Amino acid sequence: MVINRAAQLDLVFGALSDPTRRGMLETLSGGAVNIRTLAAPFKMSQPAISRHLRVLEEAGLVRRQKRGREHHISVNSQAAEQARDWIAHYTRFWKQQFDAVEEYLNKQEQKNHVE
Amino acid sequence: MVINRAAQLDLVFGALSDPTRRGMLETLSGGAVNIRTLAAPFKMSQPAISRHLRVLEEAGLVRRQKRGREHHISVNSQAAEQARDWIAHYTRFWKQQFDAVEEYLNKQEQKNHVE
DNA sequence: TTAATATATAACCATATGGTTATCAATCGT
DNA sequence: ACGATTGATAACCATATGGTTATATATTAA
Repeated sequence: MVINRAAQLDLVFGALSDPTRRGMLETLSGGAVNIRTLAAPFKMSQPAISRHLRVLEEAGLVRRQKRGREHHISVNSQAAEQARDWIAHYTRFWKQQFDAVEEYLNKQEQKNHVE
Repeated sequence: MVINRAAQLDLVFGALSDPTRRGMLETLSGGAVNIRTLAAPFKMSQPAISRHLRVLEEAGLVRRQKRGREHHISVNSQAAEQARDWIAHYTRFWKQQFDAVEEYLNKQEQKNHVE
């Protein structure tokens, strides 16, 4: 492993920020497929698909096995779990903060009504 | 609400793909702060900070209250939860697929040893 | 062996992103 | 009233991103 944890998160979140790539991952929920199957739902050139796939691969979200002339793509859940865990970790604190601010704002609201 | 769920996820994941912005969100775990406090850990110009903040805001990850000349920034946990839930939903399936592929590969490995 | 298929790469283009410096606007403290 | 402080905006630059078409490579099928 060359790149650090933060850089890995950059790649994973970056990969997830595109709807085509999220669509591909959704397709992969059903199991490993070849690339032309992955490409089917999108009206976009084959090279474009190829590059989206590379982004997913570089983020560690999928892996590829060449099987003859076809490439079988499968999902690597670990990279996604890392991203999920980053969010989940902070969500605990954020939710507290969020609720505190909500409460504060509600109080302000009430004050305004009284004034 | 104008933009759809997918576009919202684009923005949220995109916002999370930058280490400066993730750093800001980490700071916000401790509670609402003004912008210069958020900026402090980063050696980067004030306009750069201002724009990172706008990205977080447009993704719905933070909200802003002007309090005199200072802007108080607080986290909005809901946007992040949506992203976490998207990952979590698919992670269930991905993990299954991942484990299935692992098992398959291990079997192949054994076969190769026997041959 | 030759044509078709599956996929990658190269070259290009337009737009987005992330940074800078310079400047503006609003508010606060004296 | 005025200078300092907080923050946004404008203009600019370099690089990244997401798409295209054309072409190359490897494998399979006829």
